[in-house]
Amino acid sequence: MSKNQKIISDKLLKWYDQNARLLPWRLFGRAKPDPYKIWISEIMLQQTTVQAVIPYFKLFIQKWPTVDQLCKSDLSEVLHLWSGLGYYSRARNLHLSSSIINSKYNNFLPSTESELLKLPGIGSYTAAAIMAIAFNKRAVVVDGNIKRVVSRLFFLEKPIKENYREIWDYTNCITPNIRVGDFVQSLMDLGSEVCTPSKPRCYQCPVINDCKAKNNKKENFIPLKQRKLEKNSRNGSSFFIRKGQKVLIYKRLDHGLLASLDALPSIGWDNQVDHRLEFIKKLEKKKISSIKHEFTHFTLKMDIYLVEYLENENLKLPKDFIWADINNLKKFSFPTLMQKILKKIINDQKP
DNA sequence: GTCCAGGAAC
DNA sequence: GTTCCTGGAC
Repeated sequence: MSKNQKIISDKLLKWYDQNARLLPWRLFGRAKPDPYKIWISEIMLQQTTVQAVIPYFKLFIQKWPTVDQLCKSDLSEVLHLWSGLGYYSRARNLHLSSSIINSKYNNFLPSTESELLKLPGIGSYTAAAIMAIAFNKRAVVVDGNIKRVVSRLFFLEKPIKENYREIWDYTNCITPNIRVGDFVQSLMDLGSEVCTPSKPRCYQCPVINDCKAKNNKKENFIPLKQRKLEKNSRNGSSFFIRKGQKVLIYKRLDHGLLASLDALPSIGWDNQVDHRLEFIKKLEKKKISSIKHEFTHFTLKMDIYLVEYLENENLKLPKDFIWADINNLKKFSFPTLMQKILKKIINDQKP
């Protein structure tokens, strides 16, 4: 690390001491961070914003304060808490990892990158982040915020996705040997609060004089935008099958989209073959509404059908289908797509 | 309404 | 390279 690079990390650390965000997984003062909390937070923060994570994190820690308690939970409980947060394989991997940490590591999160990488759900970013933040061991952490900050600092004129190696090298150069956890979080907080994607607040930036993009008056154009790949759209059908105050719901397959989550019977949109849903074709149905929902790789238009179920139809329910009390749907694990559909139906039924 | 940001697994 | 979700900015 050259003298100039040390000056950058010193400025960032000084700024962090005054401006660190107060986040529930952070401890201040002399207390050492709790590796368990850092792990849970980093998994939740994958592809998910801080604001969305905070309430989920608080509930999670309240319910399972330690690895030991988490590994005794059922996956269904973890999915229920995760409901609405998205990317549900994270919950599955977290639950799986807790058992491994319990049996193989005596409930202590491993503290080397190579051991962390063996845990399901932990990739190169998360392993480095845990090393730095939980254990204050030197690691090069490159998350979404840091990619942007570093691209601007060093005026890297390439789209982020095509430039991982160069960004990693520059991040490595400015990463100090001491206070690594604070340094990493200073970059994250700077990216979140000051060096924002649009309208960066350069006047608040502690390293404005070191920023080559700013010096070139290009801070609003770095990192370069890459052309967006076009999203296709899909059409599906969801069925609100009602029997008095009950509605028919089921648990989705344990793989693929929205795996193991609860749902209204829905067909024609997820490229899955689920023979349990074949009975739907025979039902007499009426289209009552539709909604739109965005996934990463497609836009979904979901038509909503109402089926008034007659007792004498005597439907034999497939596995993992149940009649749920319409007034007590909270206990199920619905993804946001289903919450949106249910809300729409319930609102439409009000006069 | 549409776009965009945010990592891991396969 | 493709599949996994959501909330907030625009």
